[in-house]
Amino acid sequence: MGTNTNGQLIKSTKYINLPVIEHHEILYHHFEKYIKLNASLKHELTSRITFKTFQKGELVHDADMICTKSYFIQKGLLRTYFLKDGKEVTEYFCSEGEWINSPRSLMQRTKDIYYIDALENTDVFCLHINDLGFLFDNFPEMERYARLSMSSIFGHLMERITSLRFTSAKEKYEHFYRVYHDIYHRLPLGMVASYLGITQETLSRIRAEK
Amino acid sequence: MGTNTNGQLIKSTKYINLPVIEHHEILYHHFEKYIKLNASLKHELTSRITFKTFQKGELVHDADMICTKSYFIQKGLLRTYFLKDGKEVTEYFCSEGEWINSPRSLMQRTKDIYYIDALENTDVFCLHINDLGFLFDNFPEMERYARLSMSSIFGHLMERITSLRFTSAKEKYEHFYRVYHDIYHRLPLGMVASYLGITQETLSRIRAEK
DNA sequence: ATGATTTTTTGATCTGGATCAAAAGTGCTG
DNA sequence: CAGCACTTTTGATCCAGATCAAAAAATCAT
Repeated sequence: MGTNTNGQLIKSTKYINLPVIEHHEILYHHFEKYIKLNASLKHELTSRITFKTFQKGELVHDADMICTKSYFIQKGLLRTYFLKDGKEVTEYFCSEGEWINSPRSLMQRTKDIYYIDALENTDVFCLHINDLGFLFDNFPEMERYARLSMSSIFGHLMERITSLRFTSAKEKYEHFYRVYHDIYHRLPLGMVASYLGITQETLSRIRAEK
Repeated sequence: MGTNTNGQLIKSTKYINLPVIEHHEILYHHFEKYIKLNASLKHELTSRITFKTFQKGELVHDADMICTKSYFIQKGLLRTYFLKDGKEVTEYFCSEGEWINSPRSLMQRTKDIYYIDALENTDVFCLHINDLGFLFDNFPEMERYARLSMSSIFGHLMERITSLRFTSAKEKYEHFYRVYHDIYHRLPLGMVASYLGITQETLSRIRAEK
């Protein structure tokens, strides 16, 4: 995305139906679930955010690198996974309107075990850790945003822990199907199985008896 | 703790060797792992915090109530649990230098499923949700503190999720023993078992083969 | 399309840990 | 210090789900 020498918007095929002003709305809307965005913060946010598109199958973040960017999904589906005995284990899925990154790697500026890849062609907003730091340092409401959005994720993690400890494979599947109903049909079975901590054979059999 | 009819502090044996000024140090120290505490924040914090002692076995928070306080443990051991099929399932343990509360109940001012009880006689600092709100509203560094301390807990939750999905009962036990080495010997076996999502019979057998 | 990969399903077997039951410790309380 | 309640251990059995193997179906590249 960019402007030509006359300052006019260049219409690339990707964005032809999404002029910039509307483009950012999904991001603003996300923040406004937690805080008010004043003009100044909006401006800093907008000017520091870049766009990127990943092709299906493309690696978004490599565990061999320190993660320096957080990605907000505008459209598409990304996944965090790690390797165990040479096999991919899905940690979580992220779709429209959610941030994804390798949390510890991003915040501590160290390497971590997580890879991120694209399960679909995906358009994201990128925010570099340095810019994120700038926003935290200069906009206290960004700190609040982070606190509030994190606590809502907390609830999900605690539910997941309970689910892993005390439910049968079938209940795990049913819970997943209910909670992630909108993205379920976009996910390969094997990835769902490893997310749930069961084998894909078991998941296939559970699904068959319906 | 309380005052007599002359308004003087009654010295209970509990606090005789811990003058108030030193008393707060553990709390300050905790905050200073994440932020700098200026005099003003220190003052507001100190003046809003109250003390409380729970006897072993006492209920600290009842799931039938909305949780209005967050407890910082100065000495002792508390536990969060919930009921499943009439039996207590341990969610987590908290010891010296940690905050405990019923997160969703506290933040959303709704009821939640979690109880908190005392596994030992425990001294805590209490902070009421209204005071916490005041601190968040008036000290941006408190928002930062919350963001940073939460992200460190995040890491633990993610590790726990991985551990629940892919490790044998024996590995779960060994991991727990390693990570919670300092409190392990203070915990009844049955509670550890339910924390790990295994039966106490299995945990007992694992422990026996050492 | 068409052959090659990858993903999913189906089948047969095996096992870690649950469940049920009871004995042995441990520790309060009067 | 005896009696009662709670916790931990030990034993026997059972089953949900893992593992191993291979066929069937879906997806992809040429």
